[in-house]
Amino acid sequence: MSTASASEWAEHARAVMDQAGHRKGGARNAIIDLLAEQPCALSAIEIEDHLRRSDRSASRASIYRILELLQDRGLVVRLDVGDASSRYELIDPGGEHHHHLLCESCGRLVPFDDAGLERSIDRVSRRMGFRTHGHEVVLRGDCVACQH
Amino acid sequence: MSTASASEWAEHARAVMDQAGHRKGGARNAIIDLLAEQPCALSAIEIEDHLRRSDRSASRASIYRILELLQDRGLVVRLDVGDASSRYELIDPGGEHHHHLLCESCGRLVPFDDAGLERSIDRVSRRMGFRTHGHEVVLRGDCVACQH
DNA sequence: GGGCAAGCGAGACGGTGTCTCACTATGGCC
DNA sequence: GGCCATAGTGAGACACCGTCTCGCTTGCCC
Repeated sequence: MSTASASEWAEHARAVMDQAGHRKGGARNAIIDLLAEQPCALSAIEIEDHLRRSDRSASRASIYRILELLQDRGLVVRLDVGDASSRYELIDPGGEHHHHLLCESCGRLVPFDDAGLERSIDRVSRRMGFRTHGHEVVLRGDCVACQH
Repeated sequence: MSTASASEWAEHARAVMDQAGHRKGGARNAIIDLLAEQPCALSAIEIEDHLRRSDRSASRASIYRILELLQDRGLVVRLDVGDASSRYELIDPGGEHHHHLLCESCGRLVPFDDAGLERSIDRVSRRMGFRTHGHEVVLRGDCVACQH
């Protein structure tokens, strides 16, 4: 996720919210900017901490409320990786999309994408007769850096 | 998951725990029997409720402790589907393994499996240089029954 | 049967996420 | 520019899931 496409996302997100009839909001702007510059998913608590340390903090209620709004508009996905809290990550407006390896050694979340995997998911989804709106793949194991 | 293979799993689970040097335990037996007869994943709280309504209840501490033990022995998987609490499900001793659709209309968890999907996951895992111990796929959408 | 450690229960505790309610700020209207 | 309705926000209480501790019970080996 390059810085260029990230700030692009922030603009896109603000435009979508505007078109949906939402007023401007300081907390929302701060959260959008924060998410835009992240390389990977953040938890709500991490967002709270980051903002508190910056010049524009936001209350916990606002954070969850805003994240839900962004999710409803398809600007953000919520990931449940199993470490107690769920994590939030921006969605590329171009429709690109990735999954994660949760490294059991260092605890990091490593993003990856694969067209073949996406095709397999579409195929099984059709075969089973589901109408799917989204999906999540989480691998558990060791990332490249943690293998010796 | 047929009743036959389910009680087979219960026997298998008890044998594994026995071989690992664990003593018999009332709470553990009750949880194994309960899991054995479930069609799909249960949350820890649901297990607590089920047992309380039966003749053999178990404390919350025991439930989590036992589920962790079963997970360590590869008898159970923990799924994080995003509805706050995580869910636990037995693992087929034959090594078969399935994934889930979380129906956004009725809230049910619908199991499915697909060999092509498994192959795709192995392939991308190798391509990325990960050493994976497990994985999870969750689709979100409408199950067959909820489409009109 | 006796002793010891594994297994277990009860309840306190901590953290994440939800809810309420009052305050603030935005944008349309005059 | 000033006013007003209402969307947006903050503070804090609250509920819930999961963890931890500690003392009691039970299974197992001698």
